[in-house]
Amino acid sequence: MKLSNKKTLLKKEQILSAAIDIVKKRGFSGATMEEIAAELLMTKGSLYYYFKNKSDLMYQCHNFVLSQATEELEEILAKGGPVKEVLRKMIEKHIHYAIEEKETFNLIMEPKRYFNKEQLELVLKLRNYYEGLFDEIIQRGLKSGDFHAEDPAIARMIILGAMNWIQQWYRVDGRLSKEEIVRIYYDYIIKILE
Amino acid sequence: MKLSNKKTLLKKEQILSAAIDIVKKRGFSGATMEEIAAELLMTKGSLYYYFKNKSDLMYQCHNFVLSQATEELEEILAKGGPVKEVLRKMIEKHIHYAIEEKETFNLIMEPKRYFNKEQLELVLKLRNYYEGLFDEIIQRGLKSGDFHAEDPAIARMIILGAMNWIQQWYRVDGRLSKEEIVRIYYDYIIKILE
Amino acid sequence: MKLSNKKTLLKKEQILSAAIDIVKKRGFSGATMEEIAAELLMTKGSLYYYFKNKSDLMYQCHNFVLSQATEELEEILAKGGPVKEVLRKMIEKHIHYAIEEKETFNLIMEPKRYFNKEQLELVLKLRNYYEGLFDEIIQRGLKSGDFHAEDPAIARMIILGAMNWIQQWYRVDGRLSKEEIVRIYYDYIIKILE
Amino acid sequence: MKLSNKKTLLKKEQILSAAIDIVKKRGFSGATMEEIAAELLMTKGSLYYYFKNKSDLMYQCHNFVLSQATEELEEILAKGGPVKEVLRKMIEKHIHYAIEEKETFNLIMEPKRYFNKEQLELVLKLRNYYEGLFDEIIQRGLKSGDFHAEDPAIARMIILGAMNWIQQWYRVDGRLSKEEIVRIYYDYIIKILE
DNA sequence: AATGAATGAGGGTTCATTCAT
DNA sequence: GATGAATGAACCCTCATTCAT
Repeated sequence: MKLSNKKTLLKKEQILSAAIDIVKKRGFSGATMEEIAAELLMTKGSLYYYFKNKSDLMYQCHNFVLSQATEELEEILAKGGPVKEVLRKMIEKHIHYAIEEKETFNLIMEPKRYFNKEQLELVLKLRNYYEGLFDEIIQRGLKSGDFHAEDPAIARMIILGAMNWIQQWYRVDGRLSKEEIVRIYYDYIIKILE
Repeated sequence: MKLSNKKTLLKKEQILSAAIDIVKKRGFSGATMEEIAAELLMTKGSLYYYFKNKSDLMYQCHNFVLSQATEELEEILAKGGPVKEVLRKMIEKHIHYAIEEKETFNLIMEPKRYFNKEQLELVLKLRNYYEGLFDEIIQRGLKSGDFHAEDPAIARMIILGAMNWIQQWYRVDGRLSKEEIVRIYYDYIIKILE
Repeated sequence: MKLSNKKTLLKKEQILSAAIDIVKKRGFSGATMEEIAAELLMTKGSLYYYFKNKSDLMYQCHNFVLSQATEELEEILAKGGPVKEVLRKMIEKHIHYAIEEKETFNLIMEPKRYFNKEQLELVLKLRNYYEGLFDEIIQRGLKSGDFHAEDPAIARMIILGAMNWIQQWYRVDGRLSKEEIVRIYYDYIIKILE
Repeated sequence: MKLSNKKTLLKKEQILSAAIDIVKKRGFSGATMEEIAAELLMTKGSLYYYFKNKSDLMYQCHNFVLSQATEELEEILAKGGPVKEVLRKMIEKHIHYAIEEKETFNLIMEPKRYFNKEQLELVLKLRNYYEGLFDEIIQRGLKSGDFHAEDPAIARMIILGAMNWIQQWYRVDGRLSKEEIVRIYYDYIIKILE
């Protein structure tokens, strides 16, 4: 199997995309190879040509989503600007994902029970990197004097946890619009960091 | 089965306790009736004498832990004292559950994936009540002038989200002990509420 | 266990009655010891004091119903009268059972898969006896010259089969009333026997 | 699974055939997926590649046999010939099915006990159609003057009921051979219709 | 006489995985 | 590259049956 083959890589991505759709709906253990294959008009067996096993496929799904989110945050950070404004954009982006991509974003919250040791290691590395982007902006703020934090790593976790929790209670027809939520969250987060 | 029978109730609790142990380790869908029974030196079938089905048992696990946590928070609230001190105790308790009871207490997991309609309704009711206890202490603080909050409901959600997220990253052998985490979280939460 | 004990016999009959009710609803294999016991506000285990096992209980159910029907036919036969009139009454009675006691009567039609060899033997004997009551009236008719039949045993089976089949299509609000059905069936049966 | 695939269809028929054999012996609820698979030197799980579940398989067994019988009756009717001769062939065929296919063909059993709503609807439709074929030949006889019947619909039911009942008492080693039974039944049925 | 409790053998069903073609 | 087909382990659940109390 030439994995370097362009066609193969394309197909892998298609499978990933379909798998992510299914995982969004059913969760990791709820997703079946059967349903994923069906979405692609393929058969179960074919998936095993591209992925070693379900665990491998699930792992790469997780990777894919996390990487995508990572890239978007990197862009925001790269663009630069006033620290608080950059943070605001990152918050907006993260909350957007948490609300609009709800289930996809849940990927990030799924337990690591499904991955083996090496996969787990890589997953943690990626997670750390993603979370590190928030550390990055916090550090900028600390240097610029905009922020103050006793334990910046914990501050970052508090912020992430708070934002991820939104998907538990957010309703499209709720009291607050997405924009208002972002604004209020931003205000509270600033309180944490000042 | 006589539900009034003390022996029966005791056994039910023993089963619940064993089930909770397994769920902690394996999660709701990873836990098997077989393993739970084995833990008690019973056979699978016997469990069905006490619980209607797996879903029922799982629900009662979640319920049990959540109810217990609820009671403990109620006690803390009932005892009264300086608002911030009461809040600190509540934070301590919640973080304890999030870390030690992990999956069973897991408020992040989407209950609709594991529970049926009636169970779901009860779980959500209980969750709401539990979360309301945090509203209660926040209100006390607002009245006493200890706290200030633009949108107290959102503040409460930020606080809960932040704490629930701990179970995603906490490691027994991590940099920080549980006590230190509690202290740092308390400090940040006070910043949010002041 | 003194089976001769009057109390015991009474209890046995109560159990039988409840069991028949359940079998009516669920069929032989669908009936469970649990449900039968519940109907009597007893527990499963207690049933085994009165009946060796489920097969035994089912067998006695079958016996009970069949015996009851047998008695009623015997009465009609004993009363005597013009052959055709007696036959008409028997037909009326049998059809009444088939329609009104539908499920109970179905007991008689249930397969013998559930019974062991000795039970089977006795069941067949009882069945033969019941069916023999129709042979009896046919014989009377043959002797009196009212009837003629090449193979009376087969004639009797045709008649019984035809009547038992009614419960497959009879509807309370159907085209024909019970009385009309009895009349038409009687006419056709006479055609068979003349 | 490609339903158009001939091999698949063939296999489905093989499974059906084996299932029919088992159902003949054990009845619908007595038949197990295990035993059916074993008969084919397959494993339980494989059956689910071809049939959705046991209920589906059982339904198709009944359907298959009933459809086959229907086709054969249709052929006989299509071929035409003297009314009484056609009826004789139909009786022969029906009795053959009632005896040889026993449980699978079983028209006495209440389909609602084994089939779900949609299956039930289809079964009843097919049964009605099958029974209608007997109406057809009766009508021909009425037109040709061979038969006379006060209520032809009831006559048909009497005839069918009589024949279906045979499977309750027929024994391979009984007094009468299948051929003799057919002849005697034919004679009696003619008496009903003349 | 009765029961609470436990058992264990099965049955239906699902699904990741394999493999010849 | 892909698939049809089969597998087998695992899981949930039911239920007749047993037995100490």
